Amino acid sequence: MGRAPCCDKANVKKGPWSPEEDTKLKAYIEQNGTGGNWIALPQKIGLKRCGKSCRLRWLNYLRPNIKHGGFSEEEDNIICSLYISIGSRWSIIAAQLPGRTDNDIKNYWNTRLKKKLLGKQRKEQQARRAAVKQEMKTESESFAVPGVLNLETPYWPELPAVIPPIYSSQEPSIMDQEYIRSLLIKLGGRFSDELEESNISSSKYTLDGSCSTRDHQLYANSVDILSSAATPLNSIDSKSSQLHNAIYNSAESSLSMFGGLSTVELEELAYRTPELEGLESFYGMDMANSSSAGASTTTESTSWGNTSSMVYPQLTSELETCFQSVPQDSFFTDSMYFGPQ
DNA sequence: AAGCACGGCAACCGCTCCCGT
DNA sequence: GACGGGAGCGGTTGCCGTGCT
Repeated sequence: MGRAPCCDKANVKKGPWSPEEDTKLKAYIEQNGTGGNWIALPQKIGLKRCGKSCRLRWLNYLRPNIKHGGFSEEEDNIICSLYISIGSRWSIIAAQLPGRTDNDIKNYWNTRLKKKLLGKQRKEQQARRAAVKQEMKTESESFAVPGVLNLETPYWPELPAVIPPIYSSQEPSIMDQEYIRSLLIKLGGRFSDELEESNISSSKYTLDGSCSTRDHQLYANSVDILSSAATPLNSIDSKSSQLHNAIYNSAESSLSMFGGLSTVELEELAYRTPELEGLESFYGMDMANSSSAGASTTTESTSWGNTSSMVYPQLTSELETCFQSVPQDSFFTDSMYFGPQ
């Protein structure tokens, strides 16, 4: 049985809003507020609109202090950083950019930033392929083994034992542990003093009971879990290794953070090495280089930055499942690595 | 000048989550 | 605990403006 529609579709106007409708809605909300009931609002003010449509119009257009267009370089960086870290959680990203709406950011990402990112990757990929081809040509002249490597065939790079970070600890990043921490606090989370006092982990936090949104809880979980995932392999016990397995098994699905890309774009991604080439354009060459180094062996993982930079909600949910099966305290030991070196 | 293709953006749709009963 | 309704979110669609042929 399907659920009842939120409004009478037949008697509801769709499409662009007229200035009169805007004026009515704006005047009413400024005077009376939304009343906590968007569904009833259009009837109160005599608008033939769906309540959801009114809400959207208000939030994305009529609300005071809304900025449209003209995204700055800094805003670009924030959007990219957060997207790479948390995926398409536009409302969360928008919360970090005053005056910006989730819809605006979503549109901006889809129309500009995604292409900007891919364009850079494309250029670098071509340069790399040319270099590799040249190298192979040189080598084949002295030692030719037919059929060993076909440069025309895309390959999926072998996944590392654990996922490398894309951030360097050398300069502050929006996704530094401290940043996430402050972000969560700002969003309503609270770091647990008791846990800090009990020396379980300096980075372990909980959200207080009044925090009710799913995102707060999700980030509470994901930061916990992924902070744990940054633990050096040589310092974790067998239970914790389940977590690393979960990360490994989810690495492929984490590529879905590029969901919405065309087949061609995905094919290009297939050529990419795990360190997310091209991102140096946002984070600087040093960061990209350091992540490559981190990917070289698992035992070198102690130098990694923040693994949460590779998170995607799908991954998070799988990690949560894993997390539930393991006593939490086992993840929060003094030997853990959290954040900058 | 007309037709076409493409990009940007506002708005809609459908789903999930939260909360009250 | 189950259920239903509303809010919020992310993905998608479709219109409109602009640039190219």
